[in-house]
Amino acid sequence: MLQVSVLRNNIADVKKRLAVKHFKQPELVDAIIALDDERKRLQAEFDQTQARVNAASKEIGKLMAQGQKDAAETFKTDVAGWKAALEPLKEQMTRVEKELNDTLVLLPNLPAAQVPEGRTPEDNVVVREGGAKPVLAKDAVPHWDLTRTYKLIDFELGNKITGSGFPVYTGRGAKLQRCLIQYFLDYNTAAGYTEYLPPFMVNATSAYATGQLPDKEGQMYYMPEDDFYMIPTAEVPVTNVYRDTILREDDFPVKMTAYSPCFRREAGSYGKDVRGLNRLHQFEKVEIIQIVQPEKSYEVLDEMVSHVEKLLQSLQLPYRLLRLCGGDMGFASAITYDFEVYSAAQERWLEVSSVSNFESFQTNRLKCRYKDGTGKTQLAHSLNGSSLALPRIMACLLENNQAADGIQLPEVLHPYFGAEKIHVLTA
RNA sequence: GGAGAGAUGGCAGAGCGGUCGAAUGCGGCGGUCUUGAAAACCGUUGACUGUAACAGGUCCGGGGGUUCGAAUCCCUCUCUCUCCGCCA
Repeated sequence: MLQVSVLRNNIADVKKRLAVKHFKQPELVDAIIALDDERKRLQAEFDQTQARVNAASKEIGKLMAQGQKDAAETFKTDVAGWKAALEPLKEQMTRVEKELNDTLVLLPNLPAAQVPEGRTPEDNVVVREGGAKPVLAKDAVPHWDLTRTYKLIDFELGNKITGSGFPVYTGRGAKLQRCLIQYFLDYNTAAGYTEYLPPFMVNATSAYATGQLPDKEGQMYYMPEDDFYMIPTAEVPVTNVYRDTILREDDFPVKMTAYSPCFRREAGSYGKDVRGLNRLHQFEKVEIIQIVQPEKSYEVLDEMVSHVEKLLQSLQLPYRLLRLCGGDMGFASAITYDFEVYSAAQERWLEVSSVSNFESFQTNRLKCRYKDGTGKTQLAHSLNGSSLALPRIMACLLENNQAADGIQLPEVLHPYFGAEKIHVLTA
């Protein structure tokens, strides 16, 4: 959520930047400022009357103590009149505040200056590519065939137990998944991230604070009995660690990493996109999150991008780094970099990580602040990224490394997996 | 699930329906003293809103009520603790 003060100070600039995100209602900016003016006016009037009531009440107390009952009674009549005037004011204030807030949450974060223009994924800018695309044998197959041949994942069993999009990992598939999670967490903690294992359900307050509510509630699984939401990413519970907190400068940088399953309803997804591991209702991911001083956040963003890039390099997967265009960026993000890995058998790029700077958009809702050097309290900046999402990594590892005698695993995984290769099943 | 107790400032912990935004201790910050540090002593130390700056307003788990006036009384929700039951 943007701060009204930010809008107020740069109306024209704000509208220009909203246009980069193809935001359709720039007039909301003016509406918000008008609502805030109204809010202030009502508040001032209310406070003034309330001050009279407070003063009179004290006076009554004194008079009662002195036994001057009659004088006290006349004051009481005054107070009754003022209080009657407060009622409608309070109602108006509540209404205006709600409308202000309801409007404010409609505004997406402002894109940073270096965000490219554009509407669709085709307009994203390729920053760089790394790794080599493998040349596969003629009979190479996509991962959904490999997982069956090697008995790594049973999609049909998931259908039976739950439904589509809930795969069952079996045998070496389950182990490889576990190894990847452990490797990612080890890699992140080695870089100074503190590991968290958060709850996989959150309450509405948490979901609101990170921006899942009120907008994207249709994307989350909801448990009405307890008013809990299944997390769509570890970002939600872990970022909420710092909800309603005031940090000191020596608390920075806050670096957190967490593994979690992620639950997404993916309402409205169909077609080849959803084949195999490409799009699931339940998948697993390791996330990294930082909370830092505003002036450091872009430096930290680069550091996080580089951190993820080295992880992909260690897995020896062909990848590319994209800077997302305004139209393809998330609602809360000021700038987003995506990493995609190349799935050789499907001959397409698959997104495996998204690294974003939210600036103060998230921390404003979270009320995550810090005291700067001068003792002033101000909002911190938050960033997060996947490091990494598991399913598509798994898909690419299997597809790109398939050979006649089995699937060769990258060296970094050997100690975790206890073998260099997933061998062809005999018998 | 049953019975009881509780929720107050960074922490601990007082608080009679009326000068309580809140005693006291610890912690933090500044100072005196010291070569430096510790100790001791003195001072200071919540958030939000609002204003050019004052003033003013709000906040003692959340919501509602009683009252001229609520941290204090009533209702309700949530959470925590203790005991019992159940249980990975």
